[in-house]
Amino acid sequence: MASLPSMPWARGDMRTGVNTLGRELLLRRIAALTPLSPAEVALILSITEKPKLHAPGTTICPKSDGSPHPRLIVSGWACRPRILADGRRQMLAVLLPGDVLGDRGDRRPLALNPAVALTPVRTVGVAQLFEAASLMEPGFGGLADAMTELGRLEETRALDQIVRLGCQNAVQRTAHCFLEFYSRFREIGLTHGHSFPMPLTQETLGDFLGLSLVHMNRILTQLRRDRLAEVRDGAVIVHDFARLALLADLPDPTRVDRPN
Amino acid sequence: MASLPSMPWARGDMRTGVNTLGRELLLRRIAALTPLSPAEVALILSITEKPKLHAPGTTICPKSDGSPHPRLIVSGWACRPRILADGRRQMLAVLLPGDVLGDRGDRRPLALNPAVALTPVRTVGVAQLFEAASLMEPGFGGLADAMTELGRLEETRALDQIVRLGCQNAVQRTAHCFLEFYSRFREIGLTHGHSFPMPLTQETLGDFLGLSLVHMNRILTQLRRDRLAEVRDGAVIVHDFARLALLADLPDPTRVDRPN
DNA sequence: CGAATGCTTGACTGCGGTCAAACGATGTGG
DNA sequence: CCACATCGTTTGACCGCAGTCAAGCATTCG
Repeated sequence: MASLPSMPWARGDMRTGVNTLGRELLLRRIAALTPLSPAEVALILSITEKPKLHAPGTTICPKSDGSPHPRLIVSGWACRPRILADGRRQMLAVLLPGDVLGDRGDRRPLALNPAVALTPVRTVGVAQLFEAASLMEPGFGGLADAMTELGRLEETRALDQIVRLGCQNAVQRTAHCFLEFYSRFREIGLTHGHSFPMPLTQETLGDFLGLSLVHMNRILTQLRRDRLAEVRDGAVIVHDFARLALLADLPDPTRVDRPN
Repeated sequence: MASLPSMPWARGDMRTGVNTLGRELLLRRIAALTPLSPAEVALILSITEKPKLHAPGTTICPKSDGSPHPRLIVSGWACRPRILADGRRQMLAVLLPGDVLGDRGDRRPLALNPAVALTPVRTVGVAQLFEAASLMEPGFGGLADAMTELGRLEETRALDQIVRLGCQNAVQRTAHCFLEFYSRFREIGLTHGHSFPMPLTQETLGDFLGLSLVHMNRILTQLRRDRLAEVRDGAVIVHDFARLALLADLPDPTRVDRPN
């Protein structure tokens, strides 16, 4: 395995997904969802706001009431936590660069849920994009589609989370989670070979996957031992996509009957 | 414990939530969400379509593509299943009378998920309501609000399901599930005292709560032994709401910090 | 009557939680 | 520079919740 010097990206960019050019990240994300008109591209590139920095543990996107305008995560990781009475925590979702937070005017429960920074997080306001999209002006249809599609994607991931937690064991959950993260980072061009950033502690990852810290560690150890994937220097290296996917094996959403 | 003769409702109406007056059920449900104008009430009462009957196991609301117009469940239970490769099943949601299925024009992933009848289910089309709501005509604002609110409620329940599956044990899940069902039936006036319909087999209930048939049975036995709740004659009788709620204890969604 | 369905119980096993200790890396102050 | 604290990871020991296998029972239905 290559050590740090040969993987310079594992230090800066990779560790927290820092990308100072938030506009380009957003452009890549949206363009992957839907074709954009020149006017839309220009609008996205016109965002010059200096990103706001959120410290780990702070709430990015506050309450259900007069919550702030939608914001784009430019760098860093966030989550939507639920805290139980006994202090345990279960995350509904993990938010990565390119994800959009805040009410989109439709007051979806998931979007209204507080988002909390897990690492240092940088965000920029993208209210302009929503305004342009909501005006239904010609030439901005792709943008409108993309904005609503971003919300749908988060909902889709929440549904996957239900299945993961409901009927997958620890190894399957972890495998599926890693593959999900990989493809999400791939969409925004932040993978490097078979690697993607992983700044979360094992305890935090366990809070997402519904596993205790100790068991999370055992699973990661096992995945490494079996040469499926490993966490190293703030990044996950996937050694065997095929076997990992075989393990994860989330069901076809359209399937309705059991195999006799 | 009263036996059957003293609980006649447990036989017909109760068992599957049958209510031949779907309009009134819908009216009650929507009116509980938002105030309605006389015009809206009239529109709802003008639905005279004969309910369509869906046999258990059949798909009510087909695929992501040209799916049918939105339909209201008038009676019976349905679910949104995910089938795993090994034949196991995890439900994303359980759908009860008063719930609306089908795409509402916004292509939400949850609403696009197939819905399958668990008992005999009766539904009526409610496309007219959505048309009236989408026209933004004055006097129909409450209806529009209510229709979108129904979708939000389903999303909220999906989020609760994540927490249930992620970090509650079998007893807690069951307790919380029963309380959820009770309050949902209460909204549509289908509770009777401390009781609500429960036509599901223990295996099916287990598929919702991520529990095996055998363990589901043990939990129900335990709840009955502890005089918290019991399933009897196709209905759940809640003996002790307070203790059940104490057990269930889902977290405050707005809470973000752990206790100290 | 037998077959099918759903509920119940026992025995066993194993996944995953809890407690505890130790280790390495990093950081801080004396 | 070292002592010490902190944080995250790692490992062992133990145990309990929940899954699996299996059998038995009640009810309904053909």
